Amino acid sequence: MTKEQVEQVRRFSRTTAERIGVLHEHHLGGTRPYGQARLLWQLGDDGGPHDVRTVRDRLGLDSGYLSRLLRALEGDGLVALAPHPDDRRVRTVRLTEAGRRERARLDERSDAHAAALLAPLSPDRRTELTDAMAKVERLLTAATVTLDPLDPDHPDAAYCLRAYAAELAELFAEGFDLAASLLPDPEALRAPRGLFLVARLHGEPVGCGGLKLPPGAPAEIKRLWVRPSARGLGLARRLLAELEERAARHGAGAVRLDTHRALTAATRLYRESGYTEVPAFNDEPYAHHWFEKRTGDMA
Amino acid sequence: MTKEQVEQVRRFSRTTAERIGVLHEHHLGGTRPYGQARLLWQLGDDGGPHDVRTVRDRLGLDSGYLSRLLRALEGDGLVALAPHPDDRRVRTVRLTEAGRRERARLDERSDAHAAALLAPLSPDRRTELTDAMAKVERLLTAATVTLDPLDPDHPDAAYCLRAYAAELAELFAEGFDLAASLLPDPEALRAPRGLFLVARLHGEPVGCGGLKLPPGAPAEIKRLWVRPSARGLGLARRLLAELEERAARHGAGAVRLDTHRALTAATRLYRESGYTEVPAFNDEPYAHHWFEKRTGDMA
DNA sequence: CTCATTCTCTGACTAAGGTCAGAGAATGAC
DNA sequence: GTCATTCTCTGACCTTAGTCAGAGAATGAG
Repeated sequence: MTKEQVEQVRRFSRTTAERIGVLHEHHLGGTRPYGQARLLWQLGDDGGPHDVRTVRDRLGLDSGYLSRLLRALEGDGLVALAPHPDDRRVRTVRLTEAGRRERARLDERSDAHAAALLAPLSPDRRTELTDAMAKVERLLTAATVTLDPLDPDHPDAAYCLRAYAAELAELFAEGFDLAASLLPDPEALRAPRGLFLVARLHGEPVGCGGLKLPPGAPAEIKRLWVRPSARGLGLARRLLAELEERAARHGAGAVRLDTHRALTAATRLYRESGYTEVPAFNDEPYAHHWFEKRTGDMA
Repeated sequence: MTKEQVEQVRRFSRTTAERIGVLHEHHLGGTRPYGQARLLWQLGDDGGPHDVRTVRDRLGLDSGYLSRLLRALEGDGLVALAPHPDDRRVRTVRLTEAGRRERARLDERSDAHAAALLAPLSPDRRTELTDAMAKVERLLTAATVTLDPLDPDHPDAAYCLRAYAAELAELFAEGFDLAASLLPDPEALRAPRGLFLVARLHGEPVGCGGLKLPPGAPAEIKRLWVRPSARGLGLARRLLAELEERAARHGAGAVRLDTHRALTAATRLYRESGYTEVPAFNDEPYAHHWFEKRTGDMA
């Protein structure tokens, strides 16, 4: 990363903080303090009542602080509190009619501010700006995704594996059965015999990739998957690169993988990433192509 | 402007506030409160001592508040205060050696945060992101520019006119003398006979454009200029459009202007904006092309 | 029934950012 | 020299955001 790039990010931060950050903290709040506005926002996301506990977790607030925020909103008649029907320790909260109106007002304010930002620009420039914003947003989101090695039994890992299997079952003409696929046991993707990476965005799993590390043999990538909603962020490439790097660090001289002919995007990714097609090195029933890349060839 | 564009701006605000706004307020501050950090930043921009009054204006702070901030920094040995040599009511402030070190520390922190933001991305994506950021920044800056009608004698207007003349003098092989140019007197660009628009960014003049409004005749655009540092923001187009609109509102059926052959970018702008070349309609000594646009043809 | 736990609420407290009304010193116009 | 003005500083005050240590009610395990 160059010094110019770091400088650009900082300049960008300054400019946008001035024009947008301020918007968020003060003007969105408008007449209402930011904490209250944020809460109002969170509560309005759907109609139904919310457990106070859940709201607290989601916004990461102190229980005393949330309690006071709720009381302020209740005092203004914007929310109604009621004990949870099944557990009377828990309280539930929902927006009143006035609360929904207030939320709509905040919404309009936000829209107006966004519109005022665009207003001085010509239609062409507006399109240019919103396109560039979309790009920045997409790439910032991509940069927010974390990759962590997890146990394959971890709920987030298990979620990915189930989603992976479900998607392949849909995609393959012959269906897909995780149990029939060549992966002797989950042990193979767990230290010390391998590892399993999970990509998460705001704590939500959005992708995964497994690595088998047989001693004295090429490493093998399995179960590489990215959730459809998170595609286009370069996540598959990042997972692949991270797995390759870990394989190399583990001393593997090459990385291998196999893939199904229906997965054209994946096949393209492997070729673009420097993999070359090799003869079948296993009996995977769902594979049509086998690839290999020497760890020395890595970018 | 479409609903989708407004939505995009708002989504963008949310994402960047999360990733960058927070960065700015809390992490940039680090151990130091935001107000102090901001002040430290401002003071470090150049070596010399600053008048407290100037700093206050530039940061838009209350005098009591700034006084306290300064005292806090002074207490930590980061700034030194001294009375102004010419006016002992005014105090000047400069960073001490320790202050410069502290500022460098904040700087590093900021750099590190920016770098951490880019780190998870591949080099290609990094370039994509910083390019998109540059574009957003440029367009947000453009959207921040205000256009105000000012008296031609207003300091900001006078600055623009001087800069305009100086630039043309440099550009034209034959030189340029504002007095020799066809513009009988400044009255012509002042209500009710005309008007003079000044474009300002953060209060600094960055461009201008004059309009003559002779009764019962086409309006005439004069002195259209954009400061070199502010070019590429679409400012000339905006000034032009605003002048045309004011001409139309004033009842002019057409807008005319003349230009020098050395000003190729301007000539291109006029053609692209729907102006057609017409025979000379005046004796402007510095003109080689004459243009006209009917107000009915405006976009 | 007992007891540890869970959930909410209250009171006490802190830090930061900020506003407002003067006080006091210096200055400039006359 | 007088007097209005300018500039800084001080004290009093306010709001927001947030933390922390319990108290008190309800719940679930034993």
